[in-house]
Amino acid sequence: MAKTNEEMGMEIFGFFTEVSIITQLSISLFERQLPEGLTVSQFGVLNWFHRVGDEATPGRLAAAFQVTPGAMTNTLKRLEAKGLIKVEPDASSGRRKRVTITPEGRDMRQRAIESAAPLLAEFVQAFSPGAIAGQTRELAKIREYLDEYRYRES
Amino acid sequence: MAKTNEEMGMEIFGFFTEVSIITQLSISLFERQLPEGLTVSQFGVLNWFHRVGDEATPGRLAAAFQVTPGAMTNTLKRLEAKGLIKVEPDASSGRRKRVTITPEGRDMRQRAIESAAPLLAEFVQAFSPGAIAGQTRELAKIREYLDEYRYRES
DNA sequence: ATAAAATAGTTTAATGTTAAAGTGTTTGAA
DNA sequence: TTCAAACACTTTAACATTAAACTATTTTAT
Repeated sequence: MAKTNEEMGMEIFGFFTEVSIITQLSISLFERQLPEGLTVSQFGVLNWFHRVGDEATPGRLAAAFQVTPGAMTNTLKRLEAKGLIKVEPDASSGRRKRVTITPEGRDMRQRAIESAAPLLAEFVQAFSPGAIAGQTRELAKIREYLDEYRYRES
Repeated sequence: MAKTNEEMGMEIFGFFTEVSIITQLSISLFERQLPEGLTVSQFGVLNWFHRVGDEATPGRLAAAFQVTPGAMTNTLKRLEAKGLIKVEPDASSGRRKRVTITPEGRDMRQRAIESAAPLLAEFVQAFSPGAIAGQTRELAKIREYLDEYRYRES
């Protein structure tokens, strides 16, 4: 029973539909657990400092999270307003800025991790970390494909 | 080598990060192919009429796409402004509305499918439909879990 | 040395979304 | 029968995001 192009298209569309609903639901669930109106984007930046290093530029962060520079400007402003990061001119270059996390930012990241822990604990009980890791690898291939496609456009 | 809770948490976070980046990239790629500034949400509604039936209510569509009624009101307004659907009062109930697709809407859906075909064709060449179908089933489980979790909240 | 191009970041206008408040209609319990 | 609750939808305010225009700096080519 060969599938028509249209049937295949609809299957692919179904895949992306699942992906986007999961995005929506997970962001909403996760943010409900986070303290003080922290958003996922904001948490992501704080967490980046934990995973990667003590210092960044807005551009590096924007690239890391695949968002536009404008979106990162917005996220950084809100984090700075909450005193969770510091944004300063870069001494070595007038067009760059230097972004660092504050002690309050580290605390907040820690509290965020702790707040989300019960949610994650329930999740890993329902879905084994191994299975999720496997899924993540498959998804990463698709993400890489889409990312390349993006730059291969007219 | 046992994983700490934090390590597991970061793996899960990585999964959702992939999911949300794929959402972002796929929406952006797909919309670039669609004619006349049609958005994915708008296409989704037109496609619903093709897949499911000739008539809907705003509430049914909102439930089908897991968006708030307000979001659906917005999408339907834009579709109506483009003449792709018709929204009328429901004769049988003063609080419901009756949404139907117009011939122009059907045409647009067809053109959208055709416009996206090359993108999909390349995609199925890179990732087999069978593999994608398998992924979709796994993702559907996760989506269902998150969806239930949502209603199980304080 | 200078001017053009590239780079880093910000701002603005638009969009799609949510939560919450608001409007009008129908249902159902007293 | 009536009136409170539930329901269907819309509106509003807020927010994260994008694309595109903009400002300012640095690099590069001539």
